[in-house]
Amino acid sequence: MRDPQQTKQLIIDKALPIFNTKGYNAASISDITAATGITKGAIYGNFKNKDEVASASFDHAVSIVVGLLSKKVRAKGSAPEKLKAIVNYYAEYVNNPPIPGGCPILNSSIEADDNLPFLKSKVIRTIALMKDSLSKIVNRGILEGQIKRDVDSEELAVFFYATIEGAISLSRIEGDGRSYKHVRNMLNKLIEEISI
Amino acid sequence: MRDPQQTKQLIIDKALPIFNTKGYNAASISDITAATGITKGAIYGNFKNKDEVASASFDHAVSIVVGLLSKKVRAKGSAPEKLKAIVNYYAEYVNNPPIPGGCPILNSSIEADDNLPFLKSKVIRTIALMKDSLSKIVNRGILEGQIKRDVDSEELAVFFYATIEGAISLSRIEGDGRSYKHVRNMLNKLIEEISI
DNA sequence: TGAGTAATATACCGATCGGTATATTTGCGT
DNA sequence: ACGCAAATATACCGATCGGTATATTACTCA
Repeated sequence: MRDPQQTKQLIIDKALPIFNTKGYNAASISDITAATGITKGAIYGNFKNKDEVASASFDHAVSIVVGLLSKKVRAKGSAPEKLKAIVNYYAEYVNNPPIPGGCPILNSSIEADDNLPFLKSKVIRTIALMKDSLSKIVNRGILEGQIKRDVDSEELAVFFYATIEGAISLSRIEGDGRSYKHVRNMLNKLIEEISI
Repeated sequence: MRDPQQTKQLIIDKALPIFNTKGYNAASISDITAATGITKGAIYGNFKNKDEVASASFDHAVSIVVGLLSKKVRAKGSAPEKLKAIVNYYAEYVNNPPIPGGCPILNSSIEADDNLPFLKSKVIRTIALMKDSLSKIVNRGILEGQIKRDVDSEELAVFFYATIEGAISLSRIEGDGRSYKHVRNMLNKLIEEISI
């Protein structure tokens, strides 16, 4: 296995769950060598430093989350159904997260906030992307007559995203899905209310 | 200043913002000695280990947050007004948090989740307390005829808390209060809807 | 098939970590 | 005023951190 591209991907794949569970600071290069079976030399031969590994891991995390999410969204036809699909998608984050450790965007957001500028900028861009996607779904729903015209799409998008992220963090620390279920019920009711 | 109780409090006071901004792992004992002007000997003379310092700091954080919050809540007479006071209280977390670094409950929740069991249990208890307080406000509002009878108080409490925490994290990473304002608008509308 | 190079492994660096053993200081009780 | 004990300061410990210099391995191409 001497293909550097393959090595790089192996490092990213194995590093991602480590970063996402332990956090950037607590995750060490040694953790990654242990998980990959690859030595420090190989890591620093393929990445400039720890930041670059974390950066690439975060990018990979986003691609996984967005990929799964957009698949669920595309499978639905109307805006209300798409919104419900998003709410349901995140329900799996509690017991069966696509990446061990919970939502990488939320986790990185908290840790990067005051300390990791290189990650912070990435998180901000990602959140903007998520909000924008939500906003577009709502806007299209309005245009297509599925969602009431007086709904503020940006406001609703932010509200949705904030609520879901908050619910994930609650359910994760509590160790069961009850909190998320409550929130899901409420969001589904909200979706019904704004639907035509 | 040879009073150990005073020393202990000094350590807690100075350690709290450090833990809350840098996180448990990144915050070092040296950070605390630097902030307090006190040596390692004094710290380990008053606390068993780093965990104990973090634990005491978290307790202090909770007492600060709960103290300020309950003051705002008690100042209002009706349940809807109390709920709005809570939403408004957290608006200050963005630009002017009572403890530097944002909401200590959310921060600790994310970091403790997979790695810090001693903190995790404390976070869980604190969240339960917050949800219970919210739930009680709603229940009393129902009994006193201020809130509609068909409202599920627990569901609403969880929803409120999740949404607010999510909104804080969004606004903090984004560095401005717009997201929180959007969420506040939505929550205020929700409060109006469930009010009689 | 052997030389050259790219990729990986090994060995090491200074710095810092949490924690402790010991020295020093401070204040209280007599 | 002095001695004793509690509180704080100092000096040090092994472990581990991120990172690097160098050795070794594996593959390519002549």
